[in-house]
Amino acid sequence: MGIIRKTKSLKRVLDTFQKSDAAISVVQLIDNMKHHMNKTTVYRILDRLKQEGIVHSFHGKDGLKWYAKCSDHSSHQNTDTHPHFHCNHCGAVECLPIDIQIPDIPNLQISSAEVILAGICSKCNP
Amino acid sequence: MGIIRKTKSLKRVLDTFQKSDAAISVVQLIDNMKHHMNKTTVYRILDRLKQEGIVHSFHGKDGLKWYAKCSDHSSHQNTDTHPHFHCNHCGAVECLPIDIQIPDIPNLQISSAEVILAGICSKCNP
DNA sequence: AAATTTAATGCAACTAAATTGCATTAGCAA
DNA sequence: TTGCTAATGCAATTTAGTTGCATTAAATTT
Repeated sequence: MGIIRKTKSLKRVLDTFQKSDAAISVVQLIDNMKHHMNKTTVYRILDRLKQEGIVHSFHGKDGLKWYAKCSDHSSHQNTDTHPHFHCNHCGAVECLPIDIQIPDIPNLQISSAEVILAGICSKCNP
Repeated sequence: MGIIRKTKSLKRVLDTFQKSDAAISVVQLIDNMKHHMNKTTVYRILDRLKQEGIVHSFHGKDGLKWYAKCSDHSSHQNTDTHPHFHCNHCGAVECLPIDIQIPDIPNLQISSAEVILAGICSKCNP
């Protein structure tokens, strides 16, 4: 399993993630790629990239699915609990390289966390 | 504006929230109510209950919309940042009465946070 | 308690995200 | 260059959520 063939489509999507640290929504990516590949292909490429630990996914504050590349050091950023920040002004979403401290809750075994923060990013906040 | 009429449908939905602290997904609620009202009505009643500060909404780890009643003391639980816990075993979702500490990030103005935790709840974890 | 007003509902049609089945295409190894 | 099959394109489908409009039923007034 995993990525077996380096197709043009795959390279094109991969390029998007390698050129920028920013997260991108599936909807946006499909639109960006619409002249080059089918939306089904985008979905399937994202699945493969995720399986390979190259990107991770999360749900934005609107419930839509977003993807971002995993940071270089941890190739399994899908399992850790770094938060995602959504700028309410420009719409950009970025991974924050910090760890949110989840307090121990009695009687609960917490194994994962998804944290979506929203506000104004540095570019929009002079 | 707000809730003006106490209709049978509204009372029925309200009952669901008053009988239990558990959160419920819209999809589940529509199914529970399917013999009593239309799905459009469920959506609209949830909107009204939210406007009134009786319930709050959030997106579950699957991206679906969930609702839960606001705790009695704070009638604006929609604005605070309590986390929601999703049991991977039984599927139940509950509000956690704690505050997650979001660290200050340089250059970011954070105005809201949505925290979804997942793991095993007390009932499923003997 | 009948008449009136309009919030609330039901229903069908619609939008948009995501998935599936299947025929076709194109990596890549032999 | 050939053969295998992963990957793709495309159309159809599923599902969450929304919208417009005619009808119904709370609540208010007479």
